[in-house]
Amino acid sequence: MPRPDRSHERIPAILGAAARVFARDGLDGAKLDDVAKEAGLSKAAIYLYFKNKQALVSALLEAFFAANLDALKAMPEGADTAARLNAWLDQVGAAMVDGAHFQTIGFEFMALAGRDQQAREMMLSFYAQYQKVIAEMLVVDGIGETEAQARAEEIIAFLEGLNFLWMAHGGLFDFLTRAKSGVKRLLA
Amino acid sequence: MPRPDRSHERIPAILGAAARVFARDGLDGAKLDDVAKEAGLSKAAIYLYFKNKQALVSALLEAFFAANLDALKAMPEGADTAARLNAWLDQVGAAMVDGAHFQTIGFEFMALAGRDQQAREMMLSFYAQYQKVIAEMLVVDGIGETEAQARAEEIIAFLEGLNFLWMAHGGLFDFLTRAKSGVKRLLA
Amino acid sequence: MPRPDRSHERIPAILGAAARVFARDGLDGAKLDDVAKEAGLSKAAIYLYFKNKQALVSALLEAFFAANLDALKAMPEGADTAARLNAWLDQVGAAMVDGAHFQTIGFEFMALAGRDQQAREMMLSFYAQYQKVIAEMLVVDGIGETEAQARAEEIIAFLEGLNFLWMAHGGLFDFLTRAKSGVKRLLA
Amino acid sequence: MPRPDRSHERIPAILGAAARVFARDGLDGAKLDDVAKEAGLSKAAIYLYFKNKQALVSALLEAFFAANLDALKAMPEGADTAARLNAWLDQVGAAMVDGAHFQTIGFEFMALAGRDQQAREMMLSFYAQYQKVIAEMLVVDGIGETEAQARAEEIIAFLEGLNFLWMAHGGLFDFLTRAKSGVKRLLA
DNA sequence: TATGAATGAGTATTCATTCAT
DNA sequence: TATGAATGAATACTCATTCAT
Repeated sequence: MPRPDRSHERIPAILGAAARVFARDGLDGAKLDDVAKEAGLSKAAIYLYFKNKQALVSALLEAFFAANLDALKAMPEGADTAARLNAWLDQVGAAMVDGAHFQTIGFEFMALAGRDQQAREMMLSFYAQYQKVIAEMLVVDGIGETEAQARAEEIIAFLEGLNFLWMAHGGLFDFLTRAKSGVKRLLA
Repeated sequence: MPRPDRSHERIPAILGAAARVFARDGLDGAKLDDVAKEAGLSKAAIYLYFKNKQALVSALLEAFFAANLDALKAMPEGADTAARLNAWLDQVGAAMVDGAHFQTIGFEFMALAGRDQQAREMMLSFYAQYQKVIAEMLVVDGIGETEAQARAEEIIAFLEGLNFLWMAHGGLFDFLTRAKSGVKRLLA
Repeated sequence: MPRPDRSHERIPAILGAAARVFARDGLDGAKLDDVAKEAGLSKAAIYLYFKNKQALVSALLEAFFAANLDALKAMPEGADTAARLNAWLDQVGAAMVDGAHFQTIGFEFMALAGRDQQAREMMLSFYAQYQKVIAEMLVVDGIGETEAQARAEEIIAFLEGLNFLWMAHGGLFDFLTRAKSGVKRLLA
Repeated sequence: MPRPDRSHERIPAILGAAARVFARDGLDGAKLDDVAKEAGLSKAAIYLYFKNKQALVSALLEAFFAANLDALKAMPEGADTAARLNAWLDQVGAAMVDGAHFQTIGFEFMALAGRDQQAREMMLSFYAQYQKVIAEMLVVDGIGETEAQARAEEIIAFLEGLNFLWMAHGGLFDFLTRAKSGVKRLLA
């Protein structure tokens, strides 16, 4: 019985399993035993790759925010902000429908940010990058720097809040339509 | 010799204590021992007023959302939606600055909604009421029913998201200014 | 079903149970679960009276050394050192035969002293007191201060070592005879 | 193509590493991982030379006691007991000062003897040999067999106890002077 | 109504030991 | 001979909940 797995395959596997379990049971409620089972490993094996539960949460938070940010950064230039954000939303929205339950973990992180300094700082640095990317788009569109920052922040706030409502509604309304509509207004 | 019923004093005291402790330590992290200490009671005494920890959380969630909703409903009629929302925001914003840490508990509830059916339904009924109240204002302003619903939802989403960003930033930006600015755009 | 026990009865009960279990399984090998069972309590109850396992060990070490030292201090004055030490040994030796297994815990403490600073200091302060008491007896007998200190230390060393050999031999030789004989020579 | 047998190099290396780690962390507290690291090997490699942790401990115990006993046996004949023991103590004492922390492991073994039948027997056979060697010296000096046995045992007890006190005091008093002084009295 | 004392059930973390290579 | 990866079994410590008073 050969051992096909390599170390660099374990970490994503564990993160994926952790995302599912954390989303279902909450950051505190989730048991490492369940994460291990979901990953097809023993609990002890997780400790080979992550110092402790907190480290696993941090790594997941990092991966979670990086994903959407990377997608945003990857949007091709050349169109105006509205068009570019719409294209991004199409992509993000499609992922949401597929991994709807996946979104709920974002709210675990928001709650965590409320009580954990380190998590808060990690998240803020991501939001700062979102804001920067969007503001730069707006500046290209001819909007002043200060105004661009403000609008970018409003857009982010709106999308975060909408994300929550969508999750709370169990995905029952059309996230994309509402998101694009709101963004359009906030850009007007 | 019946003793005086102190429920009407004890329950708010416990809820207040719970809000502080839950905000600081999280819904899961908070210990009933700490809540009791904060309330100046013994841990066992809490069980005289609440069936268990979950019941305490539910009661707190209820009280938390009812507060802002009541304030919104209490806004005097006669002005247009923008003016009425601004007045409401003035009130809500003032409360936020006083009890900033208090807001963080809202995110605990959002996370809870992600994994707990009952909590989710409770929150949704509140959001539905918010939406209803705001949509009605918009209808009075002459906006069509469907459009009013959509705009109301966008406003709520925006304010929730902004609330989070504000909390994450440690209250470092001007919530009121940004909130009013965004709402204005979403109403345009 | 009334609750007859008072807090001040629990601590000695736990210490007694701990002594038995620690003696049998070693300081590290002993499980708090077993200590609890031996004391007729739940494991959690132990934590009501002792902060953690280490605190329990410390309390036991303290009690262990204090017992023999108190007996030594309580020896009536008026006789010469040899007579007084003999009287003390009679008492200590009787206790050893009764609670032979009890002595083994002393060696757990000696080993602990080898790796734990705090335990080492605690034990040293006891040995210093033993030495002081014995040296004072010798000074009364007319021996010079410095010489008295040296002899006292030798006597303590001898008794500790003999105690170990006796324990290792499973109590098969006559501790008292050998102890008195050695002490007599060291006093000559 | 057989590879060279490195057992004769590896085993002492592992025992040396184990002695250092066990002395520092205790028999139970020591991790095989640390022993391996100290020996510059992988943890699994230790299992090539020792069946399990217990076997490693036993081998170490054996080596530990054999060392001093061999030194005692190697003492040249021709002088009286006091002179021969003094010469031996000079040698042992010098080794103690060099590897002071090394002694602490002896107390780990003493504690182990209190709870482990096999370890107890192993140690007793060593003490029996010590006693035999010393008693034989005394018989040569003209002391009766029974008396020689008793004196030998007292000397061993004294030296063991002094060893402990010296270790507990952090090597702060002059072991050699005190040891010789005590032995002299016990031989008188 | 109030509480100090008690506990059952639970969980993160550790580590000796194994094994495929 | 050597090891990196994996795990089963163990255990200290926690806490919501109960109950006799």
